[in-house]
Amino acid sequence: MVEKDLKNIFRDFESKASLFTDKGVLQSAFIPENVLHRDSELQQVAGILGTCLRGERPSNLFIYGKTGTGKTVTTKILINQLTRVAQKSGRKIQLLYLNCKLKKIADTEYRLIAQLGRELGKEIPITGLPTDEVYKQFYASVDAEPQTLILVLDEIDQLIKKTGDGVLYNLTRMNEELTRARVSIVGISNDLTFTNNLDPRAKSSLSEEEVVFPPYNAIQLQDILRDRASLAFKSGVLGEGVIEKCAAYAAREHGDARRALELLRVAAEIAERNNELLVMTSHIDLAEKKMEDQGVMDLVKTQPRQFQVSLYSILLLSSKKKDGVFTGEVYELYKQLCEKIHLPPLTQRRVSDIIAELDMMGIVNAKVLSKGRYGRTREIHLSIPLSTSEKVKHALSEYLCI
DNA sequence: CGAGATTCATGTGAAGTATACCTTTAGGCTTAA
DNA sequence: AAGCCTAAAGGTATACTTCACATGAATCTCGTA
Repeated sequence: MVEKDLKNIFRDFESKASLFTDKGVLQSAFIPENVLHRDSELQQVAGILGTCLRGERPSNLFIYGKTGTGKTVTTKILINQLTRVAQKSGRKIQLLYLNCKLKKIADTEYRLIAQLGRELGKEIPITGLPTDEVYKQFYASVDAEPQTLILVLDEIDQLIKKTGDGVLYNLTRMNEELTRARVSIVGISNDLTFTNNLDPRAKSSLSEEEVVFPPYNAIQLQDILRDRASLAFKSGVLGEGVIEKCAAYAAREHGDARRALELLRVAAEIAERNNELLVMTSHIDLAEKKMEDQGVMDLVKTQPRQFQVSLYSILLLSSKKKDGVFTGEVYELYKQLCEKIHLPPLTQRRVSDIIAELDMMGIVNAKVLSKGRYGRTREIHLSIPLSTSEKVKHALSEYLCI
């Protein structure tokens, strides 16, 4: 019986008709031929970056826009186009794209430069080298041949917030060191106010040009979804109102197209798994739920144990207390938990920083609050839905063996 | 009653420490002439 | 003598600790009406 089941376990996959023709079209790595509803932004960016075809260094560019407003896609499409045109004229243009938010990859000055160097094919160790040495190596590989390098730094505000603006200053000065190659920097941020507290020199050279990407509205999202869906799905598998509902959900959250596409994909995957031939609006509800949980869960899972224990104590406390928990309480519980699972506890100083980082990640919302005679503390609220936090709590308690 | 001093619980900055990793260098061993 | 390998020395980044000082409104204190 068991053996028979095993034999057939994959048979269903084979025989089951897939709803997709090309799932990749809905994944975030996919770069389409063109972007919809971004004509004016496309023109602006093209005008700025296009100057490298005349052999000039393109101005540094600063792009503002929330996640999923097409910043990355637009730049990537343009770069692809540029490289194609440039090849004909014999110039070399190279694009480096890096998301500065990625933990352990690009969240410090050293790691950012090291990662950039690695993308250019250098072997750079994770630690041990002086930072200027890493810079030197990076410069050397950029300057190895005449080329224009376009450096796209996504979510650059996160990096600067953490490590200061020295990186920007160094990067913007890079051109003075280079003889053959040229570099221009494209900074992407979703915080409009971010450049305000920047070193004036770095600020002026970074934002030589600025382009703002506004969020998509629901109608535009529908167009995008339809466009992609026609490539991704077999015809007729999308039920009535599915596109509209996806768009509406995403529009509610600052018009995030990436999210809308993912929502559609996950919904279809759910339908497929249930052996249904039609994607229905009900699947979207399920998908939204799943994505919400999954996103937070993935984030939490990749954190160090100390973060997880800190978060777990916050979750425990805030399920008992509705109106915010304080650092002191969290730390007390945290210490107990550490003892229970034989983990050497960190100091309160460090836990305080960890709470600040959880805040940055958007899992909690912690604001400093002075309670007069009763001191000063952070008031911590969860910024994830209750159902999700319950699931995270459950998963953590199992994972940490508490 | 109100202005200024006090107080509490923790935020926050700076400096120090442990760890993991890097390059350089000196010493020892092998090898070929 | 030249070449190669190894281990120690000296250096760095990162995560964390230790130390010390900063914060800021509720509460207290004391002078005044």
